[in-house]
Amino acid sequence: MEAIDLKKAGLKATLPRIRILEILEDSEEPHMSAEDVYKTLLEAGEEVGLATVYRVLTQFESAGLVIRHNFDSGHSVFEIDRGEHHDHMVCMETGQVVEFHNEDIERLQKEIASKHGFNLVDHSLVLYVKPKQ
Amino acid sequence: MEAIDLKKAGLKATLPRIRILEILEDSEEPHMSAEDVYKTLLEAGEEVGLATVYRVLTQFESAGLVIRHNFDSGHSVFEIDRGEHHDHMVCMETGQVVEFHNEDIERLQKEIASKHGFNLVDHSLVLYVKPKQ
DNA sequence: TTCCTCAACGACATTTATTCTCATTTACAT
DNA sequence: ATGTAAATGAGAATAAATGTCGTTGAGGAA
Repeated sequence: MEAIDLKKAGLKATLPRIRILEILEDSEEPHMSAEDVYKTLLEAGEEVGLATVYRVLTQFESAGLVIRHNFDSGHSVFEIDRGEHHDHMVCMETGQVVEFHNEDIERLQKEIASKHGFNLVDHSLVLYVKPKQ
Repeated sequence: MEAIDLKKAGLKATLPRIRILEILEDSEEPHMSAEDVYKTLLEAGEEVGLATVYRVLTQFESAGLVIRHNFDSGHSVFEIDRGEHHDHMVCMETGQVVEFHNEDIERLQKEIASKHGFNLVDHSLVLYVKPKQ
């Protein structure tokens, strides 16, 4: 139930927030831009302002409900955080996005940060690929 | 000599291009935004338009002279391509940027792409870190 | 060297993504 | 039910980047 998630996250359960969370949860495409969410709201006949969509998505990010990705498309996309960390592989020909997880890479990253006197807080790894042959 | 590099890269050796290349080569900070380059030009008393800076940087990217990075600052930064590939570690407290290279990670990336039926063309890896303690 | 031509340029308008402002509305604790 | 602070909607404002267009200049031809 969405309301519970919002309360738990320390956010008032307002209508825009509930709807936006539903949209992100139900979306086929796991990565949605603010515009995508806004259009989906309009199509559903909801009266929500674009500024609110941006505000809510940023709040969701702060609350750890969604993850913001800055691929190199010039705008941010958001993805529900289901707790399973993964990285992304983007096909440069089809646009297809594949999610993957590799424990060795994760470990190496921590080691490298540590070797330089830092603790790893977060990371962003995107592979740009093309189909074989 | 800059003119030679530009000619080799198939670009006319115009004054704005020569100056911008010099600025990128001489910069303390290896990552400069278009605005940074523009300001540096102004300070040096050069009459170059901002649009030209953007155009030239994009051309340099196409010609393989510079690499464009989209960290999550909301704008692109550019770095001279000296041929030595490396990834980046950004300190979330000081903004310090450390470059690193790890052959194991490079190899694992290729393996992962291959496992999914792709060839790795490029990748972007940024570690977000904080000082230990 | 001088001339010609097309690519490159400068100025500025425009677009795109996002944030800000502020008057109004709403969630929800009392 | 009601008060209050937080959230919202509308639209203005900002920032990054690109487009337009008349002018300039690099560099090959004469």
